[in-house]
Amino acid sequence: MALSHALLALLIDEPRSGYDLARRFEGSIGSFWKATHQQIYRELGQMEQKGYLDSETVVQEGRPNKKLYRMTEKGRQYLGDWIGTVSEPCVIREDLLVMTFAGALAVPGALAGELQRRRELHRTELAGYREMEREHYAEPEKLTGPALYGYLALRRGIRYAEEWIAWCDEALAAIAQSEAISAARG
Amino acid sequence: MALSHALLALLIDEPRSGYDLARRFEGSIGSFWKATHQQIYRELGQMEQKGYLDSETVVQEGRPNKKLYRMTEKGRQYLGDWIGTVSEPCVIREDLLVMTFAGALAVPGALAGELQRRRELHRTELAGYREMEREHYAEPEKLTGPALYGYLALRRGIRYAEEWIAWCDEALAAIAQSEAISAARG
DNA sequence: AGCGACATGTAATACGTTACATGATTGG
DNA sequence: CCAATCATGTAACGTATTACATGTCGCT
Repeated sequence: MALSHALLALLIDEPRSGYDLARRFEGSIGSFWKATHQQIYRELGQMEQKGYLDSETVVQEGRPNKKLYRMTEKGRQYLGDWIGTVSEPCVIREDLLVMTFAGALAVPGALAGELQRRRELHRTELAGYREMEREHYAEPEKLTGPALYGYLALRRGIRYAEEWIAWCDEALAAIAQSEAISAARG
Repeated sequence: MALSHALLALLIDEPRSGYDLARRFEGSIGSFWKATHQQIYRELGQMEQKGYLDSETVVQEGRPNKKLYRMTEKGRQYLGDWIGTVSEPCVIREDLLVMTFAGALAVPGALAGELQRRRELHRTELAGYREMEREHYAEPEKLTGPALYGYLALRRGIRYAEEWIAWCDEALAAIAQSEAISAARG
């Protein structure tokens, strides 16, 4: 149940609602973990039963009430014990790479179009991460404690997006070049 | 059912058995798609029913019989139509990055140890990919057709592994430096 | 009047993982 | 003799996705 660790990690400094947690998975955290609100609400309930969290209902005016979850000492222990445990690289199932692999069967131009779309997607993503880097981590060499670890995770997101963009460029150039060769031949 | 596309992609040039397909997901294909033999056998059965594949049982001496699956014209159509379809980036759930994000709660040294392990893992992976690159793709600039697309997918695996190694190095250096700062302070 | 943000949930279904199950051959 | 490779499958379980469900407020 690895989602539980991800949720606890987001609850380290302050209590949050399920809705709030769901939104955080759409931000920079999304570069290494994704979860929908349905998953989150279910998991939060189970974690509260196990004593990793406790909750408090906050009555709000003009908005629905919300349930704030806070990490318990037991939860902190559970998370701390897990860090450094043997971890496996996550399973990747990347449609676009299956498409690339089978690219020879594609309608001409279809694959290139999708590669371009993907490139743009990661460019947008990267711009967002870069802004977070500028805003929250001005002097990265001096970081210690929680801020450092948040920064390192963000750096992974930045690198991941950059790597995608670079590969898309490489693939698009190679496909264009091979088409030029084929055209010259016949 | 995206697994079906991955299986068809592996069946483009020659018929293969379920066992054979399972092994290919452990090779370079594993950098962008993973599937266990149980999933594969189930999916192959369903795909045959739908007419994307047909099969032939091959009697072998000294070995169990095997069932060779071949892509049908319908299967080829199905795969070709899918390529270039709008695809989403795959969902990532990377334990090691949750650990990094929550690194401040770790037992000292535990996270660094796991980062080092992960680094080695990708170094081994990368060495394997590099060998494939040397053996099968001697002159990448001249590639066309199926060979080009296989090469581009392999390139993604190479880049992915390189990127992991580089990030692990960066993270390890940053953690070491922050510990030095903390030690100097008090 | 309609949309998006806020806020929380249930239910059904699809998908993936783990365990169980079998059995011959080859190499160390 | 033990482990690994070849080869195919079933069953149970856990997790994730998708659809359904409700309701207020503020903005355009």
